[in-house]
Amino acid sequence: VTTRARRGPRRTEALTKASIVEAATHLLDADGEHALTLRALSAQLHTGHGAIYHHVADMSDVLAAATDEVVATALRETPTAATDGPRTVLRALALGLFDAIDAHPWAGAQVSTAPWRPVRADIYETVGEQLHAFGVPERHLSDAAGVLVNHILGVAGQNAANAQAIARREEGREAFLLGVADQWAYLDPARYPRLHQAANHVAHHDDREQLLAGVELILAGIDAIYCNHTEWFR
Amino acid sequence: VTTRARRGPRRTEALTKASIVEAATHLLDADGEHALTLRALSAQLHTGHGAIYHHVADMSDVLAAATDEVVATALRETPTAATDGPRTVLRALALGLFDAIDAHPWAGAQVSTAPWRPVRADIYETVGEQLHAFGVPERHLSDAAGVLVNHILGVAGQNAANAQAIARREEGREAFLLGVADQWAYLDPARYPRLHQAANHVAHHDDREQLLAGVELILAGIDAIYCNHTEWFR
DNA sequence: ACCTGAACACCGTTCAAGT
DNA sequence: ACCTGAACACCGTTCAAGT
Repeated sequence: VTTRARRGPRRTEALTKASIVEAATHLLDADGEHALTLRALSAQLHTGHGAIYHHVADMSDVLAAATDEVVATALRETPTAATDGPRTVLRALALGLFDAIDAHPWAGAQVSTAPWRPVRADIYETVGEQLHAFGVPERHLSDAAGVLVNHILGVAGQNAANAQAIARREEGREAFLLGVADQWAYLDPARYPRLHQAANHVAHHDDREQLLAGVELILAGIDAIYCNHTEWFR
Repeated sequence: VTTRARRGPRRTEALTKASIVEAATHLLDADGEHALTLRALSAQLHTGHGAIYHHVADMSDVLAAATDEVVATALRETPTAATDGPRTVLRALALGLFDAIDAHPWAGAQVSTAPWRPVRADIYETVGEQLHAFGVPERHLSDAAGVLVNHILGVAGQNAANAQAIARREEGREAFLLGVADQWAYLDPARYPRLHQAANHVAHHDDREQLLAGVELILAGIDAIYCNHTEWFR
């Protein structure tokens, strides 16, 4: 049909899973999780609907693969110089994962929702290696690593979910931008005495500070019950 | 039309948000998150599609309200006798939330994905109250509570997601039922030396044990850096 | 082997019309 | 005020037909 419009040049490279995941990541970054549809994807790739099914199992496969790449890239790019101590590396790792999920908020919900994905093993291996260097005995490695990984992904996912919620809703935007402390201050003091009081002390809430404070807390706990090599005992 | 089939008696009670949420919970429990559709919901309630919109904003509102109720019920039913110490109450609270999400796996992903929901304030208030009793100064309450809540919801969500994945896929079911330790054992030892080694020590993985071990670890960390009232210093 | 696009079986949401 | 159900604009997935 002569009226058929083709935007941009005809795709020359063959369709691959990598190119599909790349296009999906662009859609997700630009307009969020709801923007990743088969039709938007095939339009962006200048191909038919069914062609994509030659390279991926289904749409959830595409989303999972895109998430894997975000996490794997963050792990790869985190500096893990042997000269740094495990505490320094773990802090860098936490910030690296946080920033990656901050940049790709859709990956936050995904990585929490699919704990059986192989990329989780990469996270655990990296964290486990550092905790081994930190002095955690092998029989406690999985418990210690689990707490640390859940904390990092939890704070990162929370930050990402809040960012997405702010971007989504027009009304109520002000309430969101108030910050956690101010929101707590508006809670009924009779029902939420603790949060109401805590709001006084949290002048401004920073998710990255919360992330690092939690890492310190967890390392202190690991040290106390699994290592016992604090300065008092040296 | 005379051929119109009505299963069961005609609904006598008026449609309310509570009855909608109750029906939604039944659908979700019976067949998972994908089973909650507007059509299934209106069929179960013997009403038309549009009627539901008189009582809820949209379908995500229904899912969120159902999740709120699961969490709120778990909080309400957790025994918080003043005679028990905060450590005991926090363990009970962790197990209560874990069991609630275990019974309603669809709520696991939901509660992690929507951190701005008011029911989160109830969790934080309850945990914060116990941590105050534990001796955490107010300026550190939000950091300490955040780590604990992320841990509980993280382990609970992980357990629920695995259970859902097992229920979903027919093939590969064996691999899932192997347990975490055995799965780790199959990983390439060259790429995952730490996980491979750790698998030897985790004969059988129990998510509830992991949950409680993490609570102990976190309380030890809180004690070490925020309270400093361990037995060595009394 | 790889791709096309019509067809199928869904889905949430809206709204004029009823009671 | 509350409810109905047809209509609308989507969606993922399949598959006979093409190259």
